[in-house]
Amino acid sequence: MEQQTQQQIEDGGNNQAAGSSANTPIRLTNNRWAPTPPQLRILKGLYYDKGFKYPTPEQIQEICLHLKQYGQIEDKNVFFWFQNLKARERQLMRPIRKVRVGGSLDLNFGSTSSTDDGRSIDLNFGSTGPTGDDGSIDLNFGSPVGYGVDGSIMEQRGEYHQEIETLPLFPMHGENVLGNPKTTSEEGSAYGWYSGGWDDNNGGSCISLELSLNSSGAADMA
Amino acid sequence: MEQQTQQQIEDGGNNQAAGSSANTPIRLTNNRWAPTPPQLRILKGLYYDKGFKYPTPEQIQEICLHLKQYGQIEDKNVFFWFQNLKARERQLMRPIRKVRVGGSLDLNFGSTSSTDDGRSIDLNFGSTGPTGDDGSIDLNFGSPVGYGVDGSIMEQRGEYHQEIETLPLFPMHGENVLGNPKTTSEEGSAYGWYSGGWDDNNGGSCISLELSLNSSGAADMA
DNA sequence: GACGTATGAATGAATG
DNA sequence: CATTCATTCATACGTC
Repeated sequence: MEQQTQQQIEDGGNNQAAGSSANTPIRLTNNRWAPTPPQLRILKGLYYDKGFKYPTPEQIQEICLHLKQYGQIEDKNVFFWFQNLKARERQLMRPIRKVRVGGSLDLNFGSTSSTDDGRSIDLNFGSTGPTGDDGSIDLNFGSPVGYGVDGSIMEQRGEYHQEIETLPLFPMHGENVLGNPKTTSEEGSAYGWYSGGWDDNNGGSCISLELSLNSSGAADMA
Repeated sequence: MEQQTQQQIEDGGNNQAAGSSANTPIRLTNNRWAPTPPQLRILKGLYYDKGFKYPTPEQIQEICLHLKQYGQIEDKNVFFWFQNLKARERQLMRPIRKVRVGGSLDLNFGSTSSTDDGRSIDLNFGSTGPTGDDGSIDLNFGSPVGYGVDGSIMEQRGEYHQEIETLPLFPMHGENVLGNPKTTSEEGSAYGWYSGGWDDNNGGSCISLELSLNSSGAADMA
């Protein structure tokens, strides 16, 4: 959809300390802190190398103080950084969920072989069965099994479950209007979220810092 | 972790698992995942038709699992897909950007103070500097090059004497982030600290000056 | 081929 | 500590 005119290609690294002298007008989009390479290195070092995952407020302050040498940074940045890293790391590795394939969603559709833009397509779901049970997602839309991308159409329709109440299409900025069963205290629970980590990389002292172009860079192009 | 120079390869190379009959290539460039028509249909169906916008990790897994029939896909893809769709839609109907600029913001750049914050502590990661710990956290790792505050790679490995000084980017919450005795209280209690401290909320100085963007004007005004 | 747009991916910032 | 929001980066692609 609409994406805000993104401003790219600023400089090789980043720019936040900024205000140096007569440049880096500090884009307003720069409200968000971003660790400078050195800062990142230090943080990672602490986290991975030292296993500093639970820094105390004092330590956070100290770290922050030290990190200030490399750019503007506040305590909260450090705090959040650790929080996020921890959270993501944990939530990243946690696919230990029993794949209850039996009786879950059922993807039974495959029409509209045309473009896929807009919802104006024949999204006439609920053809074969509005389902409306409880349990899992139900992707039961109308349309017969048209073509299988690869022929494997696995019509594994079994029982449809649904629990998604009639949640509004647009939850506005208010809040999650729906009381979605997120906190369904199920055994095992252990939510596994996704975020960072699929990429990331080594932790420790080996940071893949690339010192690409030095002066008039722009060595690559499309 | 900036994704600036780390666009990784999510799945490792393979992108289409099965689809290879009539229409697979959505974005065959094995870089980032791209939903195959069937996948997209299903996802959209869930999102628009069912209003399924807040899938739980489990549901994501299920969806992903089923979507695999139509092509390579990972949990994170589903996760991101939903996240993005939600975000974009929200962003769409939220141009309520009040451009209120009332307020004489005074960016007092060029403050001075210099060594005010830079305690010239040796954070030399891997630098030659032994960084004599003064009872602080040991941030000694190993790092090749050094970076300038602005991120520019400055091979000053060994020592970097900078006095970047906080240098506020804009009149944001200039409260108790500096040498304030905020944590004078107990520490290590709970992680509930940090709440409302950096919440800014300028009582009315919602500076959103979005005019100093590339307007060919000396943006520094130091 | 540059440019604009659409969208996947990443992560900082919050909130509960 | 779990989950979500918001913003931005990066890139594929269509278009001029």
